[in-house]
Formats: sequence, C-alpha cells, structure tokens
Amino acid sequence: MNYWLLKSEPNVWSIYQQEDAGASGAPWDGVRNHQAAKNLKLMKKGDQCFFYHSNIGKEIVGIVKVTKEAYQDKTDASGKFVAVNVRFLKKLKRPVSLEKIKKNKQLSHLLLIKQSRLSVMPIDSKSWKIINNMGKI
DNA sequence: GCCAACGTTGGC
DNA sequence: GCCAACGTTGGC
Repeated sequence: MNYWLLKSEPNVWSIYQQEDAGASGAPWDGVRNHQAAKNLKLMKKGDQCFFYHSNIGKEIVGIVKVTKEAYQDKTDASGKFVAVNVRFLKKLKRPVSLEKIKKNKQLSHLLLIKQSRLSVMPIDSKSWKIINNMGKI
C-alpha cells in the first residue's frame, strides 16, 4: 500500500464534507497540474491519503482511502486530467500543523515543505508513521 | 495584502 | 523554441 497527501482549501472542500459523503465516498477532482495528476494516476484502490487543509488551518486533519482509481475528470472540458474517488476514514485526534511538520527534522524532505504548490504528493511510509504518531492515532 | 514559486500563454 | 508577461497557489 502506498501513502499520499491531498490538499484542499477547506472553504472549497473540507474534511467535514468528506465525512458527510460517507462510505460511498466522493470524487477528488479539479486537479489541473500535471505532476499532481501523475500522482493521482499512481494511486491504487485501498491506498491511504492524508487530508490537508491549505490556506485555512494549514494542517493535516484526517485520513481518506482511495475507492476508485484514476478516471477522466468530468469537470475538465479538455479531457486531459483525471480524478480518483476517496472516502472518509478518520480524523486525527490532534491535527498536525505545517508548523509542526517543519519543526520535525525527520520530515524536512517532504514535498509539502519543498514544493508548497503541489496538491497531490506521495508520502513515504516512515513519514506516514511519524505523522500518525503526531496526530495521536 | 504581499510575494515567492511555479505554470501557462502568446508574441516574436 | 525562447522568454517576457501574466495568472495561480499557498505560506507568511
């Protein structure tokens, strides 16, 4: 299983809306960046993703699970970009802020820090565990 | 509100 | 094909 991080502005799509979407899940669409799209295409059913609130909060708030692998994004008129479906899994007991991630030297290699504009990125399993611990899961 | 980083567009 | 101009993201 692989791990990922998905960014969303909570005033557009938040972990609460994701939770309300329930077990049937919801599309993760609207990605218009090729590097992010490449990562979406690499996702496999069952992979888990951190749910990060960008701009407002700037913290990892929960975990979602891939329920449908990459397919053509219906919101993209050009037909070039893909979406996946994810369903809510859980919230972190304690959200892990960007600030805390930056302070942890073991996490300094994360693209979240190095490439702040990327909205879909891989997370190595070691970092996944560290952040899970920070989130008190 | 500002701006750095980065992506895209369009003139040449 | 280059690159200046412009647009967007997202942290600060």
